[in-house]
Amino acid sequence: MPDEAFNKALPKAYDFREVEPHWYKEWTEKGLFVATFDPERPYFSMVIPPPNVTGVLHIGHALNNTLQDILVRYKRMDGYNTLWVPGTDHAGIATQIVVERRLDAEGQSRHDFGREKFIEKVWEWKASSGGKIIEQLKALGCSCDWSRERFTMDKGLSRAVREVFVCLYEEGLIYRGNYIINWCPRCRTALADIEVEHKQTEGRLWYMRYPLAEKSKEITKFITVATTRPETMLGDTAVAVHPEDPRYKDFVGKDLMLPLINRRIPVVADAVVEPEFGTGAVKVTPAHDLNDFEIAKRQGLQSINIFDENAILTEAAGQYAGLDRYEARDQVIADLKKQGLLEKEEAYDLAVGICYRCKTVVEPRLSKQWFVKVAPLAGPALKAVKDKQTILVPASWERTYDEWMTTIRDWCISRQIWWGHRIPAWTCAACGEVIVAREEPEACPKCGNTDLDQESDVLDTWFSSAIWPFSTLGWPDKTPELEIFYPTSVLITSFDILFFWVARMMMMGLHFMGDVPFKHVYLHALIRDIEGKKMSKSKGNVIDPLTIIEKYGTDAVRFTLAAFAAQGRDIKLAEERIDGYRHFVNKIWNAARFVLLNLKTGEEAMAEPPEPDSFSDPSERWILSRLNQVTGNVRKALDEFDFDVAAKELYQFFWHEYCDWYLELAKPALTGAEPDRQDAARWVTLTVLDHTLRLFHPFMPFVTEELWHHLPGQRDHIMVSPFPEPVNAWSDARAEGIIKQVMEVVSSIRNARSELGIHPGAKITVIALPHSEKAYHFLDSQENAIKTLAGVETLDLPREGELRPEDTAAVILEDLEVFIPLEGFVDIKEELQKLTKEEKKLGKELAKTEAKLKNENFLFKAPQEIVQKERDKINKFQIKLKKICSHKETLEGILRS
RNA sequence: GGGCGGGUAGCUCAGUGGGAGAGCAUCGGCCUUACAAGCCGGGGGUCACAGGUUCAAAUCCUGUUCCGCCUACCA
Repeated sequence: MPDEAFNKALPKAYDFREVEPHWYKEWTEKGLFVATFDPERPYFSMVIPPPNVTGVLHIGHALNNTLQDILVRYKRMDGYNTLWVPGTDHAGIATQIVVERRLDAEGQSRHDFGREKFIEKVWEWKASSGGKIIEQLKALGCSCDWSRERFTMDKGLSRAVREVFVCLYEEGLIYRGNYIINWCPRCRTALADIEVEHKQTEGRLWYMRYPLAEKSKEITKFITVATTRPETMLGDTAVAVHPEDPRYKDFVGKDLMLPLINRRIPVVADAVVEPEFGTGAVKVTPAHDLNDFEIAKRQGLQSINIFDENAILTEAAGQYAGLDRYEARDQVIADLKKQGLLEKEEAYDLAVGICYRCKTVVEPRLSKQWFVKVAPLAGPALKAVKDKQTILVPASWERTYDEWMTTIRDWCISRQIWWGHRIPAWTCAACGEVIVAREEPEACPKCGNTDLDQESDVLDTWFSSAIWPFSTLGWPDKTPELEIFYPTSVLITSFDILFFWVARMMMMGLHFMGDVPFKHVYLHALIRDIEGKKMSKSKGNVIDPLTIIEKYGTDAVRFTLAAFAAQGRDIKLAEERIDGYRHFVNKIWNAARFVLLNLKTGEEAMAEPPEPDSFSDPSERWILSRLNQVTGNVRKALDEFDFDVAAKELYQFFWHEYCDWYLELAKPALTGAEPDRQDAARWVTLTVLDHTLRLFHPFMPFVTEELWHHLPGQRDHIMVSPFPEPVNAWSDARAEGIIKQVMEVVSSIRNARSELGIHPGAKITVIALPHSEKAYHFLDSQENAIKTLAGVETLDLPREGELRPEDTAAVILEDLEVFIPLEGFVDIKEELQKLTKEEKKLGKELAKTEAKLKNENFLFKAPQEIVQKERDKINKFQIKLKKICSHKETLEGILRS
């Protein structure tokens, strides 16, 4: 009898809004996310890729953190000491921009406050509106150990940053120097190479004439150079040509007169010049082009800086001082034209560098910056991946990693902004000595002067991120956390920060901890919109995870993301897909509701699992056998980071095997009058539900936790219950074979019914004709199952040869036939057509198979089992064909009569 | 310029040497007492194109083409 209490306890439709908020609170309050330190158990640890404090959760975060949470929940259930460290990144430039914009809205700028006051403002902002994203991660269900939440600028981490900086400096791996760096005139700071994005732009190539300083009779009077940035000519200090270029041989060593500025500049020979490009002569602007800077170093040329920090022309640009770089460009062109020195201009596409934060066109600029010498760090990091100490998943990234690590240039780590870790270097005002120290020095160690200026630059945000895996665990102290949880087990991140972050963590981890920071790096795809475009606010194609969570529920969103997370491919996310999985969550809910409805009131025990042998019904042995396989498959998939495979396996099993077949098969037993059969069915329905809920939990934490507490018996939380192990004793190939055949028979009868137009509710009589003893036993024993599922009232089972029923439609299977009486309402001609169509199809396949078997090469070279398989096919086809023919004859007979 | 990934059903994608698959969409039939957010059934594909290897190719190789991404100091 259905239990009314349960019926009331579980509403007919799942309402995630009711269920989700409750459980997260309870998990947190009970401290279930807090790391365990049991020395007996293996460990599993991860550090979160720290989102920006300014950030709001976007769909990429949702994917990233869902995958992390799936893993950590799986491992936690599986008995590991687990630690998932959460935190946020101070995101130097990004955060400073946010706060500056707010000030700007009030008509103020950071300079109105000064450095200290401004930084205070940022901290205030962080306290009031930063870290929103942490709350959003909680809504997503992330089971981070929140008691260990860190921030890249908190006290401990700042100390670690300083320690790392000082050590590297003392080892000579950090240096200061004058180099061409990428300068963002809007952010007014240097950028690292990878912080510059390249955008294909329609530009122009201008050809300008530089006359010879001393006119000579033998040679032409000028050299033409081509450039995409004519304004930089104001800072030219030479023109370079290829040493072998016959056109310019006579010019080398002579001086040209730089137009507009009237400065004498030499013509130099340098091998980097491509004679084929442009005119084969290149203007050299050492202060504003890396290539030119290198030439200048080789040729001993001077550098003239013509831009200030806002990309406004300086005094060095003479009459052009005070102009913006683009105004200057127009002016220079106009003036050259006037003097007849602009030979021509042509359209030219080029890739311009833009700031990855604010998209302003960057200006290469010569300036004094701090650098990390990367080569000595990159070597070990390269080797660690080659030696599989850290395994990249998917492995295809190894090549990219490799290439980047071998061509990497020194890392510019100083930024001319205020928000960040200030570089711990001081300069003595008296003697100029540079002091790098952990603590602020009181006096110059060289001359004793106390007038010291601290370096005003701060460190690149990625500098502190690079040490995140160990700084968050307490380094430089020797903590139990470091002892137990380093190296971390896996890092899950998006591939677009492989270089920004992962590679640098590898270098720093190896250098300071002497070990890799993580054993596995799983690089997941980027989520794109349905057209494959990157999601961005300006394009208006973003899917906001918070909105869809609101709409479909967290579990549905999480499951969707997991099901999409196939390795090595971008994810094109369409919202409709989430709706499908929302239905699935409801399906689970209702299956559970059904199981509970059929349990005895209250006391139904999960006591001792009976041996599968003791079940009389193959359907029960089958579903347990399948559960055993599925459990193994899910574990394997998760161990290999195949989240999509795990999700799909579970989906298929739960819906299309457990719900569609097993629960339907169990209905007669559950509602029947045989107590033993009823108990067995109850036990199996409940056991499979119990196991699958636990298998589902990492993907769908909320609905599983809720249902778990409705199951009978004393239950702790599902999130700390054991993750199911395969039960090999349940494996039962015979039962699987039987049920497979039941499915075949039932499907064919259903198919025939549908095509014959027999009303689904109509209970019909069918005649089943076995062609073997085995088939007879099968039909005899599975009569009830077939009747239940195919809507059959009476199943007549004659012995072979006893009967050849007339006036019937036939379902022809391998060693049995099922006849459905036509009873006048079926078009025999249509039935004949159907049979003819099937006959044709079979005939084709038969011919194909026969041809194969006539091919001696095939017989000789193909493996035995493949050949045998083909032979079996022939048999099968021939029997079926024969039966189809005979049935056609019968029908034709009826037509004639 | 270099590198990587992809082109399979209307859409989104699995499948990586032996009889073309899933979800969604679509069409037809069902309110069968867990679920209409459901159930049952059907239709739909020269696996981008062209060569090659093989007894056998969606799968391996070569070329072509289209799409996407990353990378780059031809001014």
